[in-house]
Amino acid sequence: MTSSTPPRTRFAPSPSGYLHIGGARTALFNFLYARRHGGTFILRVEDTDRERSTDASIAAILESLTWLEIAWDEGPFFQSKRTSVYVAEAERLLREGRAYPCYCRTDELEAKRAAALAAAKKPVYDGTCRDRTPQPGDAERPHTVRFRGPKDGATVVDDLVKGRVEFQNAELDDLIILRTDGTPTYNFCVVVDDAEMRVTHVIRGDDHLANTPRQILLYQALGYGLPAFGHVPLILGPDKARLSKRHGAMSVMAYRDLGMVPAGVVNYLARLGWSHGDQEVFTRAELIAAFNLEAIGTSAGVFDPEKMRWVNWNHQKGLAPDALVAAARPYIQTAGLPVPGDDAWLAKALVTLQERAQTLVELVESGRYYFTDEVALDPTAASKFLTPAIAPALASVRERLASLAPWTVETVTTAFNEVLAQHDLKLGKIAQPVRVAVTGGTASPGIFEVLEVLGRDRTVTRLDRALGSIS
RNA sequence: GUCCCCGUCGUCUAGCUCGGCCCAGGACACCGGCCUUUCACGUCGGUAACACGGGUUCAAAUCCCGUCGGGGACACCA
Repeated sequence: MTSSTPPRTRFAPSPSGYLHIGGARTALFNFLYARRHGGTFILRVEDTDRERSTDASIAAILESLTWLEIAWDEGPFFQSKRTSVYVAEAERLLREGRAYPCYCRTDELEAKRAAALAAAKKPVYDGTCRDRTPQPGDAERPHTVRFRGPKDGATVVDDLVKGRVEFQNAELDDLIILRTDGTPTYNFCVVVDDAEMRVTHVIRGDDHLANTPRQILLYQALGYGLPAFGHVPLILGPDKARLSKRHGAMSVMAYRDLGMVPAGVVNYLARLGWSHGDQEVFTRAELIAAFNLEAIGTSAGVFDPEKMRWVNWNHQKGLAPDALVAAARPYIQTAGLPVPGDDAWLAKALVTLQERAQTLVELVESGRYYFTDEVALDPTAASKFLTPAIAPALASVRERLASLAPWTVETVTTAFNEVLAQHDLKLGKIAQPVRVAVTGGTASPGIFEVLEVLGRDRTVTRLDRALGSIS
């Protein structure tokens, strides 16, 4: 590929389930590469398997990409709607002798496969129909169409991330390009589509590397120019096994539900398998500016939810107040809490919690006491801090605060200092009791900030209730 | 089983192309100190890796060979 032509990349998921994070990363790399070089990112849905493809999966994939802001420039194209294109190309191969009809039955093939496996051999098609002479009535007999591949020589994949990989053609068998029912199969559709859509860079999962020599052979037989290939290592679960459902929440949307922000997920995914010196945190613009295929690692990476949370935190804590309000609002609702109508107040409340939570779910949870007055006092905290010994000072605070105006961090601080001096106490002695009284627990933002957000009336009510619980 | 890919702290990784700057750097997690109204942040410090074995070389994480380990692919799935 000449560097002067803008690249065309694509993400080609098969809609047989939700979009998992491995797929999302592949999509991201393609997106980033296209953006980096001013190219085009194409979305193509590989739904040639009508049995497994579902509309719900298609919707889920589009929703996930949209949420991550991985925007495609062309598509989505659907392979299921392009059958005639593939069939025409297959027939061309048939006419040119580069493909042949195969009359082997599925059960025969399966038996041979099983036998080969049992004999410790590679289970490849034995070529029964490869040199078969046509018989009268063939056209009426059910058959598939197989690609006639070379039996000797080797095919080289010059991979952008793996380097040069050589496959012996003898290892490759004649793959089926048209099924008995006349529909085309994956390896064939991919080649036809990538060629027709003028894809210049095929960036996809490692698991496709073994398919690549076959596809290259197809490109050559079809007379198409070759794209560049880049095979990205897979993402593994904590047990070092390929990521799958049993690893728990693996769909992109699960991370939204967990309270991750799109920029956080994107950042984590980009850094899993790709690096740029020591930099860990990237904005989207930085990612686009820095992304390159050369820095993609060659070994598979283990998905680490802990680090993902940390990366997410880096993005979440940087959200501007209005963005934070918009981002957090749905989670307040999901938590079953009343959503405050006053955005300015909400912003103020959320900002106090912002740096203390790694996800939006945690953020909302950590600030329950802002959103509801049904604050349960943690028994352990209450017995430790809401004691008869501190009650007089707490009562003084309550009295001083009850008439305080205006109500700001400054005036509240001054009021506390007055009471503290009067009782000859350090702030540490009274801060925790007040914190337990108003938040129910022992961990919160600075107590004066909390009180300011809560306001005078709610503060006094809670102090009264706490005082009442002491005796 | 066959073919292919891969192998640096528990994890993500830098370094490997052009051997010496690496008794291996950063980050997450973990442990401790400081800061402090709690928590978190911040800050200072710590534990922790070149899979193993042979070569080549004055010198190897970096080059070569082998072993072991992990993963992937071998469908009328994609």
